[in-house]
Amino acid sequence: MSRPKTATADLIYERLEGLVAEGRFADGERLDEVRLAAEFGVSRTPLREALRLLANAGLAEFIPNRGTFVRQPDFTRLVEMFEVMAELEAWCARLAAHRITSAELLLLRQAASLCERALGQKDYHRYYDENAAFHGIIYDAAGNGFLAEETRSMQRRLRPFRQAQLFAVDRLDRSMEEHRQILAALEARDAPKAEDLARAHLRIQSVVYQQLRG
Amino acid sequence: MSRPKTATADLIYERLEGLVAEGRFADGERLDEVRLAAEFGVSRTPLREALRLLANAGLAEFIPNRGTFVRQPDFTRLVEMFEVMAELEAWCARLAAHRITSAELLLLRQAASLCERALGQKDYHRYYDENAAFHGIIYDAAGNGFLAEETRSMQRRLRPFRQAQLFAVDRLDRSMEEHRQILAALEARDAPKAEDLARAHLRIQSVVYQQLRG
DNA sequence: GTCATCAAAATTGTACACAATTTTTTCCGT
DNA sequence: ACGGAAAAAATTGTGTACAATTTTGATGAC
Repeated sequence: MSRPKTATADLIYERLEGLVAEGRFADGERLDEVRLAAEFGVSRTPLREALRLLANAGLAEFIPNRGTFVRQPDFTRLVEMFEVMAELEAWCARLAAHRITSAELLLLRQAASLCERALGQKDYHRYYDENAAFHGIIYDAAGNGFLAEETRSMQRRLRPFRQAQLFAVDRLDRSMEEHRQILAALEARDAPKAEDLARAHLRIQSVVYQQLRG
Repeated sequence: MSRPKTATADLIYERLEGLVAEGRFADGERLDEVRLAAEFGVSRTPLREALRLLANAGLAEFIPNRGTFVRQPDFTRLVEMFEVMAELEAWCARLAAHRITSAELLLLRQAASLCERALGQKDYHRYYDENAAFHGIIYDAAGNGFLAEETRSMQRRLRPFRQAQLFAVDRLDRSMEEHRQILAALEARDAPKAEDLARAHLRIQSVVYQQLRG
């Protein structure tokens, strides 16, 4: 099972993504291709691919023959982004409550355990991964492969903006408790409850983010 | 107001998008960079950018050092895609019912008129644009800029797969009637109704698509 | 005959050069 | 001094060459 090595353009993209999320660029700032290429020690060819990815993710605007300009999300925009993510999560949870199989429920229970274990060991990076796995199972259980893909994609796009709050430890205990409630709702096939819980689960994160930033 | 000229990479992307939607490539087929570059009469540099855009849109998979492989959506996938689009439209409509301003309602009425006029003149290409404008107003009226962007983006991604059914003339009359109903629901600020109407509006399109393809 | 190994070919990845375009500066007329 | 046109500089767009990697095919051991 050979993992696909990520091309340099993707690596550059991730670094740029991080820089934008850190607020290292002013809103509307032009991302100079030659300067950044030199900074990253690569040529303009892969850098340009990274810039297009950045624009495609909504973190920059690519204007032909003019350049690509960063779109620094302001607080309002961040709230909007998390609101959309929350709604996607909620929809996945609602569908999953109807369609989830017993095998998937088993996987979900295991994933919840792995989350708890990682949390107990204070291995927050692993917790991040296990948490993503937990949610991923719900996406898949929704029974709409495209929705699962889009939700994962959105999760990935929001990732750089979640780093801060994800490692706020006191938040994690609450997160775990919410996982348990979501799991219970899915087991009970209580779609409205699962939907509301999933929505609230992420809604809170945006509030926490607000506290950390503001 | 100088429109930004689209770069060749974007043009190539649109052509590839069309080819995939037409089913010109088999699922999993590798998109040979040199062959396609020659075919489109460009070099590999812009073609590669187009391929990455294609992968980013979910129409292909880009595997480093291996190539990009088309992901021909099967019927199930198409239904899933339209289902997601329908839900986004529904959400926008629900939010819009709460938040839409009288100025936006005026715009919406005008947009609906322009749709009817285009339909009356059997100018289907203009109808397509006016129809997109009508829906775009609702996206904006939802009051979540990010959601509006994402919905527009999704609409754009689905476009190549809608061409067929959009020009099925008998469908258009029904579409117009649904526009009127949606407009009425928004004017009455009846969120549940607006949501359901918007969802049904697009749901039907996927069914029509089924008829045309199958 | 099957498998492993290695060479050859094909393909993707990237640097670089130059073309096309935009932005900045200079210079001139008023 | 102020605009405006033209030249110069800077920046993006793309073709091409070559490097890195993967795939294919040949060869030989067992």
